[in-house]
Amino acid sequence: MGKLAAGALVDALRATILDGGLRPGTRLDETRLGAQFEVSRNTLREAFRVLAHEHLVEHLPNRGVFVRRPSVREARDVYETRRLLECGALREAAVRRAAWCGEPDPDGSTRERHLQHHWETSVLAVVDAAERGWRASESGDWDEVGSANGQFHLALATLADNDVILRTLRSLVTEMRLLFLVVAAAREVHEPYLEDNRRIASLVASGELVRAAILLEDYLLRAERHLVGLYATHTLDGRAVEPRS
Amino acid sequence: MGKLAAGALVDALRATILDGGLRPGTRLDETRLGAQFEVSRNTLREAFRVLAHEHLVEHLPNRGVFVRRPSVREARDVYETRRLLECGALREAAVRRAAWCGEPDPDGSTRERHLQHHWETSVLAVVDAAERGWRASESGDWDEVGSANGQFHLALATLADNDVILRTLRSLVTEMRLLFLVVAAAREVHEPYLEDNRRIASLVASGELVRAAILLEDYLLRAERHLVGLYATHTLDGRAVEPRS
DNA sequence: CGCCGAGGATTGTTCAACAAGCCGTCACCT
DNA sequence: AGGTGACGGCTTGTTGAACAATCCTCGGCG
Repeated sequence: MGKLAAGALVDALRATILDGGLRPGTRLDETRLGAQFEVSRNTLREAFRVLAHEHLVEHLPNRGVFVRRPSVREARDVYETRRLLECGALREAAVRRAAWCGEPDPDGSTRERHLQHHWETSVLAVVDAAERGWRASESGDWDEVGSANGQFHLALATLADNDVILRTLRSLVTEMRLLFLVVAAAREVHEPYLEDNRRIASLVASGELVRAAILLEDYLLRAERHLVGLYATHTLDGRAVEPRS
Repeated sequence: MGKLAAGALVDALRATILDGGLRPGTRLDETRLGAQFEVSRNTLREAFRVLAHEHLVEHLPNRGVFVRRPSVREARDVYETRRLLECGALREAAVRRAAWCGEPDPDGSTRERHLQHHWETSVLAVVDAAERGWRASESGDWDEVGSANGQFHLALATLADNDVILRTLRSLVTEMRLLFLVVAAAREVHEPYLEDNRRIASLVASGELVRAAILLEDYLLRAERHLVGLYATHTLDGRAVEPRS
């Protein structure tokens, strides 16, 4: 193990869960997982606390921690929240950009340079994520498509230069991967939106942030309905249908 | 101690921090705090993990955990995020309410009754929090005003009936209390907005959610500028000025 | 058929120990 | 004097064992 076992353990467990190695509903046995990851029960418990706070895992007192199985309700709530944050981020980015793009940059202060640089790298990240997702879909790598899609939305949020929005959205995006896991149809979930991602990216690249925001809002509304529909197929009244472990 | 020491410990530590018992910048010594709260070093570390995830505390590897000292940047980011979430929540509540208020409620399904009940209790909570803050200000209890203000904004978010928005906002509201702590001028921070709270509450009570959202947006923009200004008074270039412990 | 209790298994928490990393100190060298 | 580097103490990071408390299962009993 690299140093700092606890932190690394959190990453390892999160990755295992999101890769399907620990399916929703599974109980995370302290002694068994401790042996598997070669850490003590105590450090394992520390990791559980943060995963629980990330809502990847649910802690039932005296019963253990379980991989969470989000309800349709939660799917809806996550999409609605993303819509507020992502579209809001784009609009905030728009007004902020207008504010310092209007000024003729008199002496090019270091702050100005910093903003300029941040903007350029962010736009690049947006375009890059959209392209990566597109290419991955052509080679049929739907895991990579999912990952690129997450990066894409985080890159959009980065435009607003707001760390709180970013970290909140990061948490929501990883929670989304849990949602996709219970629906288990990566292709169907991502394919319809690859086109939208590219259009949004090109709007962002040409500085038309408000139009990007409008398109994104519609996009997220469609995606929400889509996923909720899939949930109806694979689940029963909000509770995922899966055999007990 | 009541059962489940770890969970209770988190609450106790959070309360201690927000009451000023552990000032921003303080290092949380594991053995000392362990003795003080009569818990082992291990459970203390579990509590640290969740406080760190709540951004009340900062964990520097091999150096310890410290009560966080938010920067102006973070103050700005938190306000911006609140603006997106709270105003968005009001607007979502508006469309959702319009959707099922338009329907003449044919058979009064149990779902309808549930929504109706949720709406009424939420509105009550909004009005109540606004009134409680107002009364507390008359008796000069500025701690209570701060608490009531937090409740008020959480109650607003409750209107949208979205758990994700609610829990996100809850986290932001407690982080705000950290911000107020470093500025340490509860009266100046809260007094100008008591009036706004009441007006927003009455708009909500009469169902004019969109107008409430507009007023709230302006409110939060003013509050943001206000707090950022206070920060300039008490701090230097984004870093709080305080003697090392 | 359902209630109930014993027993086993798992979690919750503590303690003592040790490795590893940070920090202040102080002697030493230029 | 001032920089520098090794030393040693203190704190964190992690472990393993131990024990109490709680839950679940399973079998017996009414």
